[in-house]
Amino acid sequence: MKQAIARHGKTPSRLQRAVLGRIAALAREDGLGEGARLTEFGLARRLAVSRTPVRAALTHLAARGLLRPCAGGGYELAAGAEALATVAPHPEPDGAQRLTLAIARDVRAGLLSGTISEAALMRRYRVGRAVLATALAGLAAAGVIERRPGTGWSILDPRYDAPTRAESYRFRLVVEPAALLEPGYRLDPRWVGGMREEHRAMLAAPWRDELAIALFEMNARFHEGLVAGAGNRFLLAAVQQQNRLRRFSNYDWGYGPARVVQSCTEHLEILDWLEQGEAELASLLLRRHLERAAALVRPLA
Amino acid sequence: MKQAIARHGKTPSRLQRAVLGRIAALAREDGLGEGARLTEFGLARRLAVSRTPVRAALTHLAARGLLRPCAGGGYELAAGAEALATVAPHPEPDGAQRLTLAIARDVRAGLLSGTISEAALMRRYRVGRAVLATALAGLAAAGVIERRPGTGWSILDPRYDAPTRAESYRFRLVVEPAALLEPGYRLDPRWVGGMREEHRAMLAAPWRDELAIALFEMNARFHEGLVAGAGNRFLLAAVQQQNRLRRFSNYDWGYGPARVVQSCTEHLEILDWLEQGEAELASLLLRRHLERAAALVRPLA
DNA sequence: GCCTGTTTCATGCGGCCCAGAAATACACTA
DNA sequence: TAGTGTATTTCTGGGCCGCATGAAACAGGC
Repeated sequence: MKQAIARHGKTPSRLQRAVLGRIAALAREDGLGEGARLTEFGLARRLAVSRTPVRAALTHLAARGLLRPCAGGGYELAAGAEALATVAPHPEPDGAQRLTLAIARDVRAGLLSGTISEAALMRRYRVGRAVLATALAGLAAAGVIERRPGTGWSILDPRYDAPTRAESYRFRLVVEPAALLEPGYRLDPRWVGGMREEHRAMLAAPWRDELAIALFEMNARFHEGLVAGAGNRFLLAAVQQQNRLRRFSNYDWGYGPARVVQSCTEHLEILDWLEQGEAELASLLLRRHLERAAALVRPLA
Repeated sequence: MKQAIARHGKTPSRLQRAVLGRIAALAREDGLGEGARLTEFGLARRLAVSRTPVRAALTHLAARGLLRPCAGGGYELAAGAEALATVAPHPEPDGAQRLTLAIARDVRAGLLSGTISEAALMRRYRVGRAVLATALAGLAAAGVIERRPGTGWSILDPRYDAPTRAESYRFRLVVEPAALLEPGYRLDPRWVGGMREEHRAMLAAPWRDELAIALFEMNARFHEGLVAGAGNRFLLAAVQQQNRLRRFSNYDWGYGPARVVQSCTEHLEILDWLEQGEAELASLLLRRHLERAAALVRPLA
């Protein structure tokens, strides 16, 4: 076996991690129980990848004891499908994404300001040119930095963040409520069910600051899913872009538990009305929900 | 002089071309006439670049006879500012942009389909990896192609172009009329005047197919400028992105001169009402304008 | 101070190359 | 046919290097 696959203790490659997660998702969707058989070939076909990364993922799972070799080749589940989910609960962010967040954080903290060259950034963050380039492109699209003519980048003044925030909310006020009123709007009931579940869990859990990221991501998924119901890729892309943007600045929740309860309750209410076909009412509630969020003043950290 | 600057017959660098264009724009804005003096130092300061690219641009202009050396150093205009504009009327598209358009064209022509690897694209178009990467990123954002898990790219079926077009118009129907109603909406009167001028010129010119690109770009600028009045960068970015998208597929006008007249007339009408402060009426007219455009069926080429 | 001529240094772009990994082809089995 | 095991080919991400070019510093004139 010349090909190095999931060498002991080494972190699997990006694709291998993705396959890992998708296998777990597949097993849960299909409701596989202990003893169900998983084959390289079948998985490779369903996931539209070659057998190589699938095999790596399977040997990885086997090494962790979640699968056991099957008579006649292949593997079978050593436990229920839920056990698989523990392997890759959160797909780790990409190197470029991490760098993007790191730079955004430093800009907001005032550690970076004025102008800086790419070479200096490469030295500072110990990264290669490729990742730096994609990170800078993302930050430029987000308006955090700006390319200077000639050489280098200017770091835009984060003092102007408040207007940006206001514009973001005005934009979302235009797009999101309108999406609910599009002809042919329709939500997947399973998605609604899953969302309800998540919101109830969030409401039930006592608030801890560590939940901030999870809360943010749940919110992002809620708004994306809501707009996705319109079946319009541009509306959806607009919301996704807003979420990506907000991730740079807003990753921490600063409003305390009371606001969590109110936000979740409003979300659930919107879902209720949508399921009853009251799109106009839901759209209005969504508008109010966004207006309230826009009006919040962030307490000082 | 060790530094190679504007070597004879060689194409100047990207920055040098940009500086060239900005010098011409500056001369026109300042209303410089023959004999006006241009200095390296002053231009470098105003353009926020170093003297090196400025000098390259100046020697380039001098070589073309548009400038003549001035007593005591520096240069002076050999003719009016208008002559300078002939040098860089259209900033040539970037290599990545050219590649993007080329790939989009081939996809639409059916020359590319199925899946293809980056390496194959590099061979086919004779480009390096850097430009290819940015071009692919743009095409992916436009929904022309899609990254496959693992390696390679899938070329999305352009047969599905009609739904994409419909979604694009639905999106613009949401965003553009709403922009006119934003609080604080305000148009620059000079922009309005310039737009009127352009539209009148387009109406006056007898239709030729060669005007298609100019018409498209005028349309794009009109819609962008209209939305820019809202002072919201996200609304503006959304419209710009739509225009970029449409540039991939729609660069030819296929509806004949009658439609040109109608479209231009509607544009002018919208401007009229906006100048009279009738934002709601203008917004409604814009909505109708977009609906009519969406309903057009493109005649077979 | 404002400007040019010249030199020097840093930057960024592009190509080249390589190791690891994904895709693919082949042999073979149930 | 659906599948595994193995070998081979191809691809991609990342680092490295060289060169044209932009930035900056110095010298000197007005």
